[in-house]
Amino acid sequence: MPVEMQSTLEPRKTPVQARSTVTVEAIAEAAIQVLLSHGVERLTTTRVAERAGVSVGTLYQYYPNKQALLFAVLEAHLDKVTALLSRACEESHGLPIKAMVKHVIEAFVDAKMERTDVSMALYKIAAELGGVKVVRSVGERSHRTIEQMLMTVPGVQFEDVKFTARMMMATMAGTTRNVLEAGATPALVKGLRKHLVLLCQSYLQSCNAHAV
Amino acid sequence: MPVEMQSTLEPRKTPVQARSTVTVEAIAEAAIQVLLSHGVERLTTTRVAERAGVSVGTLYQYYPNKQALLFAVLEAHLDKVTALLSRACEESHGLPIKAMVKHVIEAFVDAKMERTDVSMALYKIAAELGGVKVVRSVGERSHRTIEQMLMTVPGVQFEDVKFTARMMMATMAGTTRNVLEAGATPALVKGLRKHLVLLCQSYLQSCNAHAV
Amino acid sequence: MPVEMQSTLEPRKTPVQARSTVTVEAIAEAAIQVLLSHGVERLTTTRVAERAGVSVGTLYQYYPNKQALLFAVLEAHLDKVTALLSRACEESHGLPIKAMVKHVIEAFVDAKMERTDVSMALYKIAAELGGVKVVRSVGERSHRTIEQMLMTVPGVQFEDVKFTARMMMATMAGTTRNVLEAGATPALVKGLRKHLVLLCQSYLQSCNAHAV
Amino acid sequence: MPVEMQSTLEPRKTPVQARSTVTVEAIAEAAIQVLLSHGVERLTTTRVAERAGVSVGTLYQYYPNKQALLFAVLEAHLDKVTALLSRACEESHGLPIKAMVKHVIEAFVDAKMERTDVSMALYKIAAELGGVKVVRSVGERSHRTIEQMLMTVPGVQFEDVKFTARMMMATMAGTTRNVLEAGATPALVKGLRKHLVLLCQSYLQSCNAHAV
DNA sequence: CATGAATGAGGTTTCATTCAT
DNA sequence: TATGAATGAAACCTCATTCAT
Repeated sequence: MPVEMQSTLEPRKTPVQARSTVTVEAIAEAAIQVLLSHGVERLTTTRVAERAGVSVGTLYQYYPNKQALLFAVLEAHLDKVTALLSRACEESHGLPIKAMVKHVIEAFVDAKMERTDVSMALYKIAAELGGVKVVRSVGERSHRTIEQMLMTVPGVQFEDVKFTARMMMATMAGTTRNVLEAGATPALVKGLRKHLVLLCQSYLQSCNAHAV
Repeated sequence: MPVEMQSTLEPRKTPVQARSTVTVEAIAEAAIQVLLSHGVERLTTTRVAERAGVSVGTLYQYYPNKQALLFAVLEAHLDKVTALLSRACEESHGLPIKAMVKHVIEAFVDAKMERTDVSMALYKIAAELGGVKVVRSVGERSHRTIEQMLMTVPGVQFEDVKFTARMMMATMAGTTRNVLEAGATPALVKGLRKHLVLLCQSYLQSCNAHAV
Repeated sequence: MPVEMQSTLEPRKTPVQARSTVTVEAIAEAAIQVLLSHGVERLTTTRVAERAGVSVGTLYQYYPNKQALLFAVLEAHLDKVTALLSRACEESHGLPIKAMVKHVIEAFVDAKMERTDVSMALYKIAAELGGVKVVRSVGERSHRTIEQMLMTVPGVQFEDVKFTARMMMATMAGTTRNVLEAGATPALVKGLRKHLVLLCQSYLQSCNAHAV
Repeated sequence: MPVEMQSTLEPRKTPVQARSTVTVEAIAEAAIQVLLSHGVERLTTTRVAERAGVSVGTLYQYYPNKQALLFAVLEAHLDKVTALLSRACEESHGLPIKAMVKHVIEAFVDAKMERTDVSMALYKIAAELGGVKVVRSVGERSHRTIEQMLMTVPGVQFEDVKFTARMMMATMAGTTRNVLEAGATPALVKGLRKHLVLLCQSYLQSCNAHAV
């Protein structure tokens, strides 16, 4: 991916007609297909257009450049995961720590593991998109959501909720990624799901104890 | 007219004269420099050769292709980190859990954080090299080292040491990476260093409790 | 970073718009021009594209690689010669040996000599393409055509028609090539045309006699 | 093979010491080996040197450039074949046509077929060396040898001996080459050996008859 | 004499992007 | 709007040849 960085990542035109919406989604979906079948390295705009059943020209009508396309795909995924995570957080407000962590972590792992192939492919996109700030902003949002949830744990006062939330997120996301990339067997995923809960539960409790 | 293909990652020729040893290292070093200054995407063999003060031809005398170069650089880094980790593990044999974890985790975080820029750049290489098995094999080695260490904790019998070791590694490496990639301020790194210890300590203890 | 390999000689895409048909032919023609003016050794895809008045990229839209281009050019030539030869063979069914040979040989020599420069240039391509089977398959076809023709000679039964046909072809093609490559003056070509007929006539007759 | 044509094809230095002679021959032999195992396209000076067990530098001490090396190899082969042919011609002076042709043709075919692989590889070199005049001059010599032989046939006066000799040579060499390149099975070679004799015998006789 | 490290022009091929139809 | 032909910069890699050691 050559030349300039981050020219315009915004979609070029907002599809108003139904037909266009279909096209836009077909392209995004095709991008994922190509990602899975060919890898990032071999994902080309032409190839994506082909898979989507449109011409390159059409692709460029909706996405100003390749980065914007990749970005849109990544964003959709992140949005989905973030939404699931947020919901789980909100549902957990006021629960005791153990239940809260269990609910949230399982929601996250399940979201990521639903399509491990897609998740992995998207890690590569994220790397490719590197500095792009929006990727981080997604993290920010989740960060705040978790932070707010942690503040509702009954009878607990964390020393530094902000940091604790950050740490929990990093563990959750980082560990999951690591397992995924090392080649996740179903058994391993199951273990991860259970022990990531354990991990965060004991961590948060020790944070609390520590605080006391 | 090309015709053939050879996808070896092995260095092409072992330098016999003193002069060439210098060259080989200059190239590897230059690769890191370019990685940092331009990013993976803009790392070209020509650019690396230029930076190293040699011609492309020379580069290709020692590395059969670009991948091999990147691989060599990554391998050197991984070897270093692995070596430090192994040492810490061996030094910790027989220590009580808390001390053991503290020693090992701190060694790992320090190794990774010594040059955050290099570490981050190498994550991208690792992504690029994707499937390459050797990357995984490094993980395997560390895995065994940690497993063996865990078996020496006095008075503790883990339900499934293999998995526990795997989990600890994933947490250690994954969380560190996540923090790094989200943009690590020195303060954050300090917090990570401390809390990653906490995290693993409490996890291992709860694993143990669980077993009982 | 390359990674894959595809060594198809098949044209990459069939032109659908009128414009591109023109382009494809311009490129093939340019290839011959370059072949004549620079020689195989100095025929580069860039040079061909330049001569054709298009960009390299365009060339690669229609020919997946250099070999495919050379192959296409060679094939066109061989097809033409083969077609002329086949026609002459068919027209000669049932003729007495002398007339038959005269008709066929003259058709062949005339086809090859129409553009001696092109013929010679293509010998080099054929060498370059070496093993490529299609080159041989052209020979096969002609072989059968000649064999079938020989079986129609009235009052003659060859001992081993298959071999006789093979021998006749080898003589016809080989001798012509030899003369061509040794530097064919018009006078020499004229002599060849006449004596190659003589050669094959007397050979076939002696084969027949031999059989009797 | 780039840049200039035909700078100097003469060996750079005439080896005076025994050791050098050995080296020179080892290199020439290695060139043939590489030719057979890798093909012309992949014959590089470095590869030849390696195979010969010397350094490239050494190779360049004896051959001023790659062309000169190839040329030397080709020349050696041609010289050998030419010598055998000449001897056969001289031995045949004064014989009747049939015996003469049989002796000469069989000598030629046997010489070429002794190492079909080498013969074929050398055709490619000859193509590569293209215009180089010395290749032709070898032909000239043989031409004269044959011509002189033909003039000794008892009781025969050819209309145009020069041309007849040329034609015989072209047939002999061309047909052999054609069979060789189309993939010569031992059976085919045997047939060629016999029928090439037949071919030339009947041709020469009909030439003679013609003259009368 | 021999070595082999270094050179760098030059070749092939890809792919994001534009624009006439 | 959609198409897909055209573009061309830029990447990777090779290999004949030289020259310091």
